[in-house]
Amino acid sequence: MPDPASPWRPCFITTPIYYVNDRPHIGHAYTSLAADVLARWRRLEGRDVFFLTGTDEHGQKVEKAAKDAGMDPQDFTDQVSQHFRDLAVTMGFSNDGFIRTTEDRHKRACAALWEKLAANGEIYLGHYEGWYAVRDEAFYGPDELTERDGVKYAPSGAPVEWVREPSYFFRLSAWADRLLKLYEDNPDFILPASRRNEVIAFVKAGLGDLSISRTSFRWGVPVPGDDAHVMYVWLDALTNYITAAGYPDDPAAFEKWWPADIHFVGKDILRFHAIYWPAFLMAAGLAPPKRVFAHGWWTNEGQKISKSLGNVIDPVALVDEFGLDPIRYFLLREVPFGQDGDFSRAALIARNNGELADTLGNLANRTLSLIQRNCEGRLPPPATVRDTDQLFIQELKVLPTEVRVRLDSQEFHLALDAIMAAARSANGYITVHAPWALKKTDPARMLEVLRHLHDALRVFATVLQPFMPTTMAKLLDQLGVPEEARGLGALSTPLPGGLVLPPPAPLFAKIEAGA
RNA sequence: GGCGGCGUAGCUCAGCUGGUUAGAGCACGGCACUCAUAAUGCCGGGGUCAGCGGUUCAAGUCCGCUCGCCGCUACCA
Repeated sequence: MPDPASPWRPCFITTPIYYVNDRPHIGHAYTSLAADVLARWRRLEGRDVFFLTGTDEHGQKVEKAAKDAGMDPQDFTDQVSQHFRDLAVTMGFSNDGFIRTTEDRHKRACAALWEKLAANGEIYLGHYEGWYAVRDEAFYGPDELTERDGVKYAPSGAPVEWVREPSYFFRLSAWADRLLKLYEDNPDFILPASRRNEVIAFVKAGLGDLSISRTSFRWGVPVPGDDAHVMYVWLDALTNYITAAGYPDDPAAFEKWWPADIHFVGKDILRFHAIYWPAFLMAAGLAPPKRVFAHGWWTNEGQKISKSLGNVIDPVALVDEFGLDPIRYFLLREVPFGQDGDFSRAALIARNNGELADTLGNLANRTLSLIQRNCEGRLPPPATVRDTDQLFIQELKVLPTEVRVRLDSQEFHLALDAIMAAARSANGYITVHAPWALKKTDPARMLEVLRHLHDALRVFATVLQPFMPTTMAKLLDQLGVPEEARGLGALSTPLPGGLVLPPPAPLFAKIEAGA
């Protein structure tokens, strides 16, 4: 059993499972990217990480889409879920698992959870009723309807009728107080704090019971003991997290990974993760996750993104045009994580050119070129810290801690901000100490200055690995840092002097404006 | 309608429990440097801290109101 206090305890990080009816877009890439960076950081810390993503493959829409395509639903989902596995490869995600809700293990987990809830008296059979549009095969809330000539219409224009079908319900209404206590006892359970307040307000307003089954379609997990029903969306979808953790087949794995350390979600599905999910779990006698983080949405050049506007951002196209690491950097750098943000070419180019190429890339290039030319390409030995080095060295020393603190609270933008600030300091340091001038006046001091700069670059490259794995691997290669010395713990062990360094090459290309 | 948040330099934003000349990045101007991806560094201009009125020895920083944004939520037939 893992010691919950140990800094080396296992760490379970998840993305939502993505609905296969959708094509992967920037939103999917963004959520998973955040999870990926945190997962990679935890591995750098030495933690045992389980980073999970996957696809949600049940429901009426999928059933219908498969039918329209003339395909068996399973064949259909096999095909479309592949898009999301492809996205993970394109974006360089390091997920350890990919779960699909159509897998047998997941159906077993859903059934087990259901039975547990039923045994605990948390489920009862009732009726689900509402305004239903046959044409859309969907229910609508009363506020969405318009009425003409005594007939009510859905926003789609389809006429609706009052439909009543049997449905199982989860006694969510009984959990409001315990949910509020959960939020109170765990102030960081829902982040960012503004979202937490919204959820609390919602729960305080009162919760109704939750319909958790349907008889109107078949493409779902059958309800144990009542084949007329399949489980309805959230009970099926949310359960994926414990399925992947080993519930119920592998108690040892489940013990190891559950509760999840963090669920990354978009703000649109926060309510389900912060209210339904912990309620389901507590009702089944299982621990709720430790944290749910809801991030914001992107606009495109100031415009709301929508399919009808045709301005959906395709992450694959972005990576093709600008390269993977600049995109990864930009997405987490440009906008405070948790808030909405705008994606614009101008902003992307400014970040890439100003920060990656000019500040960081050029710093590496000038430093390594100086070592290459003036030290016969060999790393100077660990250097004495002079009075005039103190400030700079101190900033470097605290940087990994600063980054850790920021990442512990998912403030990716502030982590990157701290790193860029240090890189700017390094540029100041090199200019002030002018090793190119010391070459003639004080060669020994030149070696010290260059060594301090090399140490700085090593810190930057190490802590930036989760954000830009490919490029930082290149930088670490250029710095001569061996594979096994690239973790955070290795930073306390100086590289030996005399190490032969390969000739430097630019890390980041500038992006031409215009285009 | 209710609850919550926001409105600070041209732009994007920091400014914890109120306390010396309000900060950063970008943009702009000048200077320096030349190791480097025509990169870098330094200095500088620029803000009635949305408005009005209060509390206080002292308020972007607290209170009230007004205007303008945004989020969540509820809907008034």
